[in-house]
This record gives sequence, C-alpha cells and structure tokens, in this order.
Amino acid sequence: MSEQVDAGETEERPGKRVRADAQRNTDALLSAAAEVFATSGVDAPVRQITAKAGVGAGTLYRHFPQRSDLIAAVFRHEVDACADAAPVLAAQHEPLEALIRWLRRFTGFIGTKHGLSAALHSGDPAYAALPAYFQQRFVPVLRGLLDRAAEAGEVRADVDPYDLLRATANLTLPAREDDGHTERMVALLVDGLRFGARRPVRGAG
Amino acid sequence: MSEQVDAGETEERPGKRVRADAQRNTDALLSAAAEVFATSGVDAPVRQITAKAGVGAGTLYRHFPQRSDLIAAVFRHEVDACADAAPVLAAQHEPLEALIRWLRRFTGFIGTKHGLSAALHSGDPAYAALPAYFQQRFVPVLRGLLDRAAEAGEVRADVDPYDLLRATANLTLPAREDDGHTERMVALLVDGLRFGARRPVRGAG
DNA sequence: CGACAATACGGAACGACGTTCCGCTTAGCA
DNA sequence: TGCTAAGCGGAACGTCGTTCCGTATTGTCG
Repeated sequence: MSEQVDAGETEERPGKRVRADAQRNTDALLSAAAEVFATSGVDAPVRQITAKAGVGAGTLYRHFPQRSDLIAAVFRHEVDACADAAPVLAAQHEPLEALIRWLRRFTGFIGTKHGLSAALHSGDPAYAALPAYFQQRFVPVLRGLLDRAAEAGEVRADVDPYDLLRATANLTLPAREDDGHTERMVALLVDGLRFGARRPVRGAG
Repeated sequence: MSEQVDAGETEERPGKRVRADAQRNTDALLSAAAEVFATSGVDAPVRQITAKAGVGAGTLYRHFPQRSDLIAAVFRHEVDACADAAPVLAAQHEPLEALIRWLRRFTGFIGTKHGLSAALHSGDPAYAALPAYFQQRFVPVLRGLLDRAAEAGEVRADVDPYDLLRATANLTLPAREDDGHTERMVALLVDGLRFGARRPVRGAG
C-alpha cells in the first residue's frame, strides 16, 4: 500500500543497488528526525537528530541535502504509517470501532506536527507537494472506513471524507497541550456521524 | 495623536530622564530595523540592523532585550506613522482624494510586513497585543476618512471601516512582487465605494 | 576465501549567527 | 571645568548549519 506512490522517497534508480549501511542509516535518521521533530518542532538543531541517530553530520547531508528533504521524507513516512494502519484496524475491529480508532490514530499523527504548518506556508517550493500527498493518501483511506461503517448502518452516509479529515485536523492542530479537548471534540464529531445513521439528514451539514 | 496610547513604547517613567544619545540610538535602531525588516524580513541578522544604525550590538540589546521587543516597537512605530498621516492628508486634499491617498499609504505599510504574519502566529505572547493595537489605531482613522467622504456624497455610507481595512490588507499581503495588482484591486474597492454614494444600496455587501 | 574498488561514514573545521560582558566614552550637572 | 553615572562599542563565547576529506565498510570478483 505504501508503494502506490513512491516518487521522491530518496529516489533510487533500478540500476543502482543501495548499500546496506546506507539504508540502515537512512532509516535511523528518519526515525530519529521523527522523534526530534515531534519533541522540538521542525526547527530543531541538526546535531540533535544526528546524535539520536548515532550518525555523523556528513551522513545526514548525503542522504538529505536540503533540510526540506528530511522534513518531507519524515512527513511522507508518517503519512504512510498512519494510512497503512487503517486496513489493519479494519481487519481487527467492527466498522465503527475501526473508524474511531483510526481517527484517534490520525489525531495522534497531527499532534506531532508542531511548526510544520509554518514550514508549509513558508513558500518554499520543496513543500509544495506535501499537502497533495496528505490528501491523496488519507481521503481514500477514510472513505473506506466511512463506507464500511455506513454499510453496517453505524454512521450516516452523507459525509465527505475530506471534510471530516480537515475538521479533525483543525480540531487537533491548535491544541498546544492536550487536556483531553481534542479527544472530546473528535468524539463529538463521531457522535454526530452516528446520529443520522438510519435516518440520514441530507441538508443538515 | 501618537500619544493616545503610548503604553509600552520603550517605557519611560516620569522620574527618569533619558539621555540624549540613548534616545538618538533608539531612534536610529528603530528606523534601521524598519528598513532591514522591509528588505529582508523580520528574521534578518541582528548585525545587519546594528550596522545600518551605526551602533554596537550591546546598544541594541540594552534598548531591546528581546528580539520581539524590537519587532513590536517597529510595528507600533509604523502603525503610528501611518495612522498619523490621515489627518495630514485630510487637511491637504478633498475627502475622496484623501481617502484614496491614505489607502495607498496603508497598502505601502502592509507591503513591508514580510514574515511578520508568521511571527504573529508563532504563539509568542510578546506579539499578542499587536493585532489589537493595529485595529485600535486604524479603525477610527479610516472611519474618519470614510465619514468625511460620505458626508461629501463621494462614497456610500454603509461600509464598515474594519471590513475595508481587512479587505485591503488581504489584497496586499499575498503579493510577493508588486506588478500593480494590489493597486488595481484597491482602486476597484474604491470604485465600489463610490458606486453607491448617492443611492446607497443597503444589502449589496 | 581474500583482496580490491567503490561507496559511505564520522567528526573536525569553517563561517555566520545571537547574545553577553566589560573597559572606555560621553552626557548632564554642579 | 571636573565629577559621576549612564551609556556605548565591539571583542569574545557558545551554538548553529554546512562542507570536506581521511578512514572504514560493503559488495564483488578472482
């Protein structure tokens, strides 16, 4: 499922094999950067990332020549991880429960995005493709969960996945410290979904 | 007119006299910072500002211990300058002409605000008071110009000054390079104002 | 299995930056 | 005119992003 769009993932041509240690370090950098970005934001010092990854500075710059390359790669990586969680949850839980759990997973993802929003609006063309990628991966995933829950009669069928995605993201982003606010609001959203399950209200957006 | 609200303008208590050179350097720093911010944005290197002001680094930090202090001071200073231009223009020109000229002045002001928007949304509490100050100074000023033009029968009377302020600012901000777009759009706004002058259209937003 | 080339690694080194500190200068006053 | 305190400049320090290159590791071929 991650392979449906792999353009730009530290691009590798078919003719070129990647050395094992190179791959290992790339992975270590990605997960270290993800942790550091979540803790200190995307403006965190580079050395903090290389230290956590147990890697020299040169290694980072060979794999990610521009800072935006690293940020974009981490972002894509996490978008993939979050999107890929959906089918797993769908296989393990009832439709409604799977939807609820995935939305929780999604808010957890959004909550780690301190300062990314600023980077996205910085005008740097390197970030231009990210919102599209975000939408492209998540909308079908959420649509699948919604459709399944709607078929089971658990939620209404007249909700646009993209609207729900944006609403959930917007509820989550402004929360600097989580005091349960996000969870309560998302729960409210889900209750709203369930409300019209069997008597769908067309115009009552 | 600048004195109506002077809270926080490098605060000086009545009991303390300011030394002449200190005042001179403060002014030099403010105008240098204004120029540099306009050219390179609010993230410009500190040394660039001190160099243009002909001042040492220590001097800057004594007058503006935090970077946000300097930014806020520059912003307030420019807000004041722009707001104070209104009565002058009103005295020199016919009502409509004064309004047009002040709006041009205002778009010039907004156009120098590269990156300030990002600082405002950074969550730093030091910037919290700026939007309020902005609104507090400009709304009465623009209301005065509008009222005078309306009394002269030049523009319609049903326009909220704050709406016009925001609309004008929004037209100006996104323009990275000025190709005349802003000027044309603001002119369009003014034409819209004039359209309903003698037969005011109430509901026609 | 062993040696060679290609590839990748680490961290020292560099320049730019924000910020602090302190010996010297200057303004204001008697 | 001389004294004092307020104010000044810029050297100095620690941190940052980024580059560079001698060294280590990998994959392959004999």
